[in-house]
Amino acid sequence: MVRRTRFNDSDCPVARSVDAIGDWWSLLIVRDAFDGSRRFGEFQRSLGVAKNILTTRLRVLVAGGILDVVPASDGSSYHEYVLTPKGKDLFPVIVALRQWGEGHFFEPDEPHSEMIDRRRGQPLRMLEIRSADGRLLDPDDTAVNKVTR
Amino acid sequence: MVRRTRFNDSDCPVARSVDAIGDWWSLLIVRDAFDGSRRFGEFQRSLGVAKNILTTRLRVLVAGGILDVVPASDGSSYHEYVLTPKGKDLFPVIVALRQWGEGHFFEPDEPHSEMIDRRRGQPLRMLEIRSADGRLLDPDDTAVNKVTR
DNA sequence: TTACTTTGGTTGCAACATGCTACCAGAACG
DNA sequence: CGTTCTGGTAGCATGTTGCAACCAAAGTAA
Repeated sequence: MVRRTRFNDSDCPVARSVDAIGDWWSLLIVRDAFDGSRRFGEFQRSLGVAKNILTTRLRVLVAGGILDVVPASDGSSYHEYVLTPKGKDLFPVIVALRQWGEGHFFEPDEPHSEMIDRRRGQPLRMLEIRSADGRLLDPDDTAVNKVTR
Repeated sequence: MVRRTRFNDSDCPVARSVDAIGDWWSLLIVRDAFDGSRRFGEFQRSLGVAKNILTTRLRVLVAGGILDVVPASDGSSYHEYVLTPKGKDLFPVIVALRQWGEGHFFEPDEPHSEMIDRRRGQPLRMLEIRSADGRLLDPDDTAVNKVTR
């Protein structure tokens, strides 16, 4: 099971996020959900994960409000796992990980799956970090306000 | 140690990214590095992680080209861990996780650390996913081209 | 309606990773 | 110099993962 958030870190949103999805499989399950997987077996075949592990991960994601269990869309009496709004809000996280991976783990000519804009069939624009008034920022232009207790 | 990438997933950039940083501590170490932590002891106190765990995580991150070991900036003979360019490219991932956490794990009035724009002291703009030609996209506007082998 | 397959699990066990505590060497510090 | 600080190792208990075997309910074809 995923670890509990540590006390001295609980006021950092990154820590709470990592607590919810910070293990190997959870993020890949969410990625697959964005790619259209809905059924237990789809996730299992796509990921190659052991079934007991998948069972517990799906349960954690459902308990965490990231996936929802709904009746199967094909009319059978099985059920399916779909992203909740909270789960869909992970989209920028997945895109960020995808772009980082594309940039650093593949040779320029190496084939890899890629995310495209449906309308034009083009790859997405790189993510940009901007200030409230629209300036492009890099890490050095930012700071973290630590909460004092 | 972090798990090896599975064969049936190795062509997905998300999988390779998760393989590199997809465990509890690695991402929090990177976050701390963005926040200015450089020394072993700083990371340890900030995270509350056992020293042997921190040792192996730092080694994995250095081996993965995300952190670099450099001589200490204070002239002592100790050394420090700093983000490489590859590590700095994780900035959007951290920001995405931070924004997701802020939006879903805190009450509106609950205090938490926040990332601000140094120049104006304002929180950052929310990340936006855009097509190559600049249209705002949501998950349903995108698709993933799977590589066929 | 009966036999077979698919789906979505559960269970038990072995191996591995994690975390705690104690210890330790070299550098800094007074 | 003697003490403290820093950055680790080592050993051991516990927790988590992964594999393989098993299983029941639902679907399917005759």
